[in-house]
Amino acid sequence: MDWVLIKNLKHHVGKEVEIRGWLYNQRATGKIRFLILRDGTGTVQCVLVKDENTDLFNNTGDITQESSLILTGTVREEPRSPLGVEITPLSVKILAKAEPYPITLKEHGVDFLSENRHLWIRTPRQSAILRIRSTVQRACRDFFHSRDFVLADSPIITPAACEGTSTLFEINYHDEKAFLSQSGQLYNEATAMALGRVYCFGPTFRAEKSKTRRHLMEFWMLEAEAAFFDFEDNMKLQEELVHHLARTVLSENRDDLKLLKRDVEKLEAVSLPFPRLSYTEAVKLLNDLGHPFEWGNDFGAPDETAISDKFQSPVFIHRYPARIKAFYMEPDPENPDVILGADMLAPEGYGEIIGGSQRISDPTLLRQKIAEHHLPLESFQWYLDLRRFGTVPHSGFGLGIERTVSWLCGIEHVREAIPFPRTLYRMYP
RNA sequence: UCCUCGAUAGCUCAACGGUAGAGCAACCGGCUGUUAACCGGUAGGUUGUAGGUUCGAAUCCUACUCGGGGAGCCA
Repeated sequence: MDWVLIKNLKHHVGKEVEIRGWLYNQRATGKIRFLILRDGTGTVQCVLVKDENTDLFNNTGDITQESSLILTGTVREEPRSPLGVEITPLSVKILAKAEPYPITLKEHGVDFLSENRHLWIRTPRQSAILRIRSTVQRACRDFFHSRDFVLADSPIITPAACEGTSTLFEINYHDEKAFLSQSGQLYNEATAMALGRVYCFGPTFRAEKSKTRRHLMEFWMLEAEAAFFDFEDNMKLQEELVHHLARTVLSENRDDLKLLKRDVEKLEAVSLPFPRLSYTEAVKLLNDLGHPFEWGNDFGAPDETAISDKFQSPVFIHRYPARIKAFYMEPDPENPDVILGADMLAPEGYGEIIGGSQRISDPTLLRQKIAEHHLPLESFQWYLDLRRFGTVPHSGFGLGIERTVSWLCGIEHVREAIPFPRTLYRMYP
């Protein structure tokens, strides 16, 4: 007998199959018992009628929620089922009866669910989000491989801050100070000079005491860097990537989006090219919207939401004032007060999902910018070497995975977009 | 770091200065199509911690602990 995943049951109508999983819930009416099983790919209802199989009916009444079991049965078409099929069981083997399960099908609070994250992820909603995250991560890799980018991982333990100002997690590296990486970008620039087009994909760490629905202490970032890409090439690459992610999730995770009650029309409305607004135009837009904002300041979350609300697709804000952005960003030759960089804001108030720029390729200018930002020159010797040995124009960006997944799923908080979130005041479990 | 809200049964909440209660979960019973099933019953409490006010505190005050939302900063 074939072991079949629940998501594939509809291809086995009329056949006897084996399902391995856990009891999600059961309901009984005296002479009919409904066992709802889950196996990680979905849930299916198994219907036991007392008069048809009395022994099995009597032996399944005390199976508790989340008990593990192997069930065999016949797949039957059933229009009343959301899945389209139901199972008429032939046998049930209980592997382990679960103790009373803390997470019931009723409502729970955030604190309780977070404390039980290891069990919370078993619920259909959380499983759907994690499946979509998996699709997003795979689609990122597929996208870059189809465009001749090489995966080149950046280190997680680093000797100094990449960008200077952020608060980093400090670790003891054999009695030497070291830090958890807050960005793989500088290393990406090195591998891009070796391999041409590269990306890295891993966790990054920020020790800032941020406590909002958009922040995690540990989050995953996809960072790409390409030699000979200018600022425009860079934005085109970014919008095609994000468009590809939305399309892929729409085609591969329809059921999950439905389970999450995501308004898929909003994702279907995402189209190329994405709108582009200069920082100066964005400032004007905010003021026109009755949202006073002074040129030279950085946008806060409410500002970003006000801007992104005007568009159906993610929107680029480019040419920010140089002094509110990182030291390595290339000044605009037409106006050195602004840089050739852009942030991408997701629709519906999900905020910044990408930050990118063309990088300074001139060694003298880079040295000057490092000094202006009061960064220790000695830490950047290897980085300056990249400009000494055959420097070329190059550009890159970083995409925050949890914010992207949150947007695609339409969920409230990034903590649900990663299996085990690390938030300001919680790292258990 | 700052602002703000919260902590009562395993869970979600009520009681707002006068005998701590409900729904769900657990346990017992009933019900032939349930979708967080439903109906009846049983059991379940040092009201986050410490102190104070009061004849009397879950309730008012102070401090602390833990957590939620947000700002700043960022992805």
